[in-house]
Amino acid sequence: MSFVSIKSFFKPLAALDPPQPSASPDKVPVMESPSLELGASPILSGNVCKRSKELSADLPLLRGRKRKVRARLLESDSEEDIPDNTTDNVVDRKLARVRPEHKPDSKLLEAKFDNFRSPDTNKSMVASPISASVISSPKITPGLNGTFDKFEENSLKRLKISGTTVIPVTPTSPLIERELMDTCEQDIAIESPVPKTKCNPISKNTHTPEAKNSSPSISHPHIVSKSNYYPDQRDYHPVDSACWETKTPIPYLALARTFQAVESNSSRLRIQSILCNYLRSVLALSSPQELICSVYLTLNRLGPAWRGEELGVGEGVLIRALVQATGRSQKAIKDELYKVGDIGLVAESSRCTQRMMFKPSALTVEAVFSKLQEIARFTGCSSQQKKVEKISALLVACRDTETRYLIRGLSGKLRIRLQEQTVLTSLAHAVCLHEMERSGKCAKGEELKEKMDTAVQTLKSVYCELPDYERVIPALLEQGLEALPKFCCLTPGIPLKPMLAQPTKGLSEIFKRVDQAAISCEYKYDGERAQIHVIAPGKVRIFSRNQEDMTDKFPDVIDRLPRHLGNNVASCVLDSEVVARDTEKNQKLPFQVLTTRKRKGVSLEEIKVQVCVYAFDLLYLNGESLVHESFRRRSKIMRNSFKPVDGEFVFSEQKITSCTEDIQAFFEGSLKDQCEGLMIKTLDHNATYEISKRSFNWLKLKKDYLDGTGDTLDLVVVGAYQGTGKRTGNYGGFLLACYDPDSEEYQVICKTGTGFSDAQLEAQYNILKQHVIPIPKPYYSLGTCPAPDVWFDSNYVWEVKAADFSLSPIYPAAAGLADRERGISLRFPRFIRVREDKTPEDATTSEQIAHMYRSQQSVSGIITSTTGEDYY
DNA sequence: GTTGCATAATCGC
DNA sequence: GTCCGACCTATTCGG
DNA sequence: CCGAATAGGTCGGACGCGATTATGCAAC
Repeated sequence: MSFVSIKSFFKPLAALDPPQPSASPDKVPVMESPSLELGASPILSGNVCKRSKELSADLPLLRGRKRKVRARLLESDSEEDIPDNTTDNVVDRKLARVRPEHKPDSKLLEAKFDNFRSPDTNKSMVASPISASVISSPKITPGLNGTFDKFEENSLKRLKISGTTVIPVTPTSPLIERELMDTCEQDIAIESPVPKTKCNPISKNTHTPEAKNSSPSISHPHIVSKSNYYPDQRDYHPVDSACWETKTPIPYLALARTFQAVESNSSRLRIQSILCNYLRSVLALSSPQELICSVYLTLNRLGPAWRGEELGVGEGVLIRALVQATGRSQKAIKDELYKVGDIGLVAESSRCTQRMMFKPSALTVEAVFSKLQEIARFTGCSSQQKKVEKISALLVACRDTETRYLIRGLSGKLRIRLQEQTVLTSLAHAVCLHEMERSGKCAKGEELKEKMDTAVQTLKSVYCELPDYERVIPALLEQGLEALPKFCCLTPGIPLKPMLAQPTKGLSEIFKRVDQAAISCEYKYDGERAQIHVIAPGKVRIFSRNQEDMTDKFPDVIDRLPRHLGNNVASCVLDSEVVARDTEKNQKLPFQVLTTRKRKGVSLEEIKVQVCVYAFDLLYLNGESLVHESFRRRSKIMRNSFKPVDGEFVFSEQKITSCTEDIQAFFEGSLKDQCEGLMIKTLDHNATYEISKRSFNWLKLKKDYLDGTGDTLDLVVVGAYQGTGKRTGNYGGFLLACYDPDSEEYQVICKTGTGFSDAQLEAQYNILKQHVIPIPKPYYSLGTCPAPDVWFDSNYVWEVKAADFSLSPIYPAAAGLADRERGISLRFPRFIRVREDKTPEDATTSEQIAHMYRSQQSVSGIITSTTGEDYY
């Protein structure tokens, strides 16, 4: 067993980096050797790396079975005897029981699995410049890996047998993936009856080459078009294909493998089907609780938002945990993070060297989820250290991809293109198929598609009204899909998903979109969304746009709410906007004032910032859900059921018209009244509050959306931040400055990270990297903004658009001009274009910015104090 | 042991 | 919050 | 009439400012 230093370990990784013409070779940071404990496992043996190279060179020439055997031969010298293990036997038995005649050659299976780990330098992985499979040497930590290898073996045996071909169900490497794409039509194939009508749309792809090639022994007379693709009941067996047994805990590795398969696919339909297959196995083999855990882990959540559980874990904590678990230096980890742009991948590439007294047992889905909740529960003194310890222990227990997804989850983003909509679809599909399997009534073809589509619709609409998996999933399992809406529906006290609005560029676009339908225009207030639930008289809760419980933030609103309820209102759910308000001057205050309100432990007396509620929709009244009613009706009922009080609780300003001039005037009126613009809603057509049908059903019109209007600034690029995730290798954000001719300084005003296309981003990287300077120029005024990763000489001017100006505690731009201390920054800054015609000295000046800020305030005559303490 | 400050994490837009 | 890009679906266009 | 091109919608993931809150740390 040879020991290698981290240095030699990383060399091959550097070689694997996607070619970046811009990056100079010396950019690759040299990793310092960590103080590896004597006796700790070697990270990765040198010969594995070498073999990897050989493999990648050879593999493109080899195909199919031949390649697998070759790979197996190449790997063979590292084979070790796998100790007997019951799980292993179980899987063997399962395979034998299921299809004895097709029991695959075990050597071939292993070869297959070896291929799982084969690096592929020819095809860049979607989100991981460093192929994780290179890093995961099979036998790395002999002291720890016993049971884990069993998981791997089990995963390996999740093989699908179609005729004579053996295909891993879960593609985990690009190689396998590519091969799968060659054969995936077998996945896509669904046996269906001969189309009844000739114009049946599903007959479209009948003549794909794959269909022709498919073996006649596999009876797929009919290939359904990709758009009708659903997991094939025949190809995936929820029980037999799963890598765990019924009534045994789901190994976290099974979920991690699913994530990996999802990550390496780009097609939404395939992603859906991969997750669906996993969920089908969970449905068939495991408990409802494990299904809930799986869903939460997939969505990377701890529970429903209104419970307010937070991980309280960020990059800092994660890095410390990595240091502790791996023995690498903080600097080495940060350097790698800078280069790789994903802390999950960094963790995966860092082997844990921490020694454990006992072998950590295999991670299960439930265990991982409950550990996350434990981490969230640590509070108070030295809680961070406890979190670090806990994460570190988890890290030690992780194997290969488990590390990646666990750490990504802890960092807040799983980044596998899998979010609520996709999960709901997969869950609906899985339950639908599960129900059909249980009842023995297997629909096919069109009928199947229809059933699946209704299932998705049902689940999505139920979930939008009751976004709580802990209620929906048990009901789903007990009552079935069809009956679900009866048991899970809008319930006061539980926030529902809010209707959102799509930005529009002007009236012409609005008319085009609503297409003759009658519309209502309302002011768009600049405050905070508040979903007010009156559960029973005197029992009120308020939720935010993201279903967070904001009840404690608005005791004043709750206190006076009874006065606004109509006599016959016993319970209701109101949709509204809370806006800060100057009670003396009787006018609205900017959003920035609203945010200064305390969030927790607010008592009525100490409230400094008063608010007014602008109600605009009613979703529930006295036991009846109104979400299926038209907006016209909802709005009318609302306006009849509440008693507005000026400055405390009013209805949103509304105008029902389709006249361009009227709308124009109304829009301008909204701006004069310190609103952001207009909300446009259809009154009758598509006018229900059904988020599942379309969550962006309303339209919004703001000044800054309009081309050629809104505040535009020309700013100098003075620095940039390394991009993360899909921006890895480019700059992800830029630091911008305005010019102050008086002091001849460039004063930093904001960052910007949106508005450019991928191509522009790359182009700017290539241009700007030539202007990097080691330290900022002395005439850059920086305030306390976060230091960029690179500084630039002041050469380029960009046009940037913003919605608003704000007084900034960290940016120095125009400091002293609008506020004695604070500078000015931009709200919602976005890149518009490069101003090649402008020199840095032509950039927008501090005085101009101060003027813009003042005119924004003076629209309403708001006078800002210069103390920075009070706003009014 | 308190207190004040800096930093990180969340969440509003 | 803004914005972009990939993917899907439905519709239109052109041979 | 059918396949190709196009348009529009959905979904996910980059990134913005600034507020509170919680925690860690150093000074008193």
